Amino acid sequence: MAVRYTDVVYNKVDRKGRVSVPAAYRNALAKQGLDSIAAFPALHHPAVQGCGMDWLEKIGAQYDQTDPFSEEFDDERIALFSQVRELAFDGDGRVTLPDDLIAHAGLSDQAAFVGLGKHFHIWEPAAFKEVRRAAKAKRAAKASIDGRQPDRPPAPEGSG
Amino acid sequence: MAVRYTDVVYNKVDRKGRVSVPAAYRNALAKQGLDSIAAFPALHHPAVQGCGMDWLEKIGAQYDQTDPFSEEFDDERIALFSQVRELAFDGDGRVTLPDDLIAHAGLSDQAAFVGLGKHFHIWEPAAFKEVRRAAKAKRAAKASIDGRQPDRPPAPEGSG
DNA sequence: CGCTATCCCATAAAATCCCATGCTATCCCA
DNA sequence: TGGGATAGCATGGGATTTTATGGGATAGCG
Repeated sequence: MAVRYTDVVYNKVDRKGRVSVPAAYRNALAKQGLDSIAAFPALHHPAVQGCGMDWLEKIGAQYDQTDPFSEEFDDERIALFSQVRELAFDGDGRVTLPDDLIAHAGLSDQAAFVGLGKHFHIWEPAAFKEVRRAAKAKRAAKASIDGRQPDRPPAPEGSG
Repeated sequence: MAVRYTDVVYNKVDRKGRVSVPAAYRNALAKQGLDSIAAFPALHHPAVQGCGMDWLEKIGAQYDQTDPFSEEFDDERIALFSQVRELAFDGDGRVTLPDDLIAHAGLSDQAAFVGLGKHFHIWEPAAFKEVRRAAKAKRAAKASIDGRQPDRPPAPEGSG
């Protein structure tokens, strides 16, 4: 099961800091027996990155494969895992976002859940719209350089 | 299995935004164990592009081979996955088209399912007839320059 | 005790399921 | 090969279930 999260869903952040996690995401997580999300600051963006614990474990395993004792990877591990919060769903499929994550993403009263395949982001809606605009432009430009048709798979069967 | 979607089928879009996916497409998807379509705005056309989730898996697999936190791939993921909707069939083989996709394709009460081999488009019928007319004219012109037979396919993946 | 986090319930809106119907293509048998 | 029987498909509409969200009650902690 490669792709679990797609689409963009805008949900309300209520006075208590609670947000409904989109049902589609919850269902995907439930299939793995998970009833929480792992949340941490996204590395390159003012957004919260979310995923299931299973995905984090895979990342950790990747670090170990490379070199379990290397200093460089120790740093990465520390940077990543020390920031991860496990947010459990309440009875209605909501989570409460911690203040520092809210601050990092600049969230106020709405949150955009952005599917990115195996993980997802939580953005302040206006900020997200801006990066998406930029990302699309960049991708279109790159595609035309490649001679690829952007609305088609880059290479579903043939070459990479 | 190279070609899965062919032909043009006109189906009704009902008041709830539902459309029957052509049975031939559904059967092709069922053979892969899929009971949904992945739908997103076609980049170069006012149309909805559709395919099976297997297509997305292939793209996702490409991203996974590299650093999961690379900034470059974040952009690609945003541009791609955030636009994809997974539309599951109801018990009668229909999907509900989201409003923004309906808007992008300018659909009202009919939808033309246009087979394009490995994926398909969903067009507003009148708009589709127009682009097809133009495409055919272009192909004929090109064929006569090439000295080819106009009724033979010039290229396996025809231009939009 | 006061504050906060968690749980639980209520509600409105939206998505989904389910069944009925007419139509068409296919099958079967004489 | 004709023609009725049968199964599959597209479509409409109502019933049912999920979702998202707000707010109050309860329990835990400082």
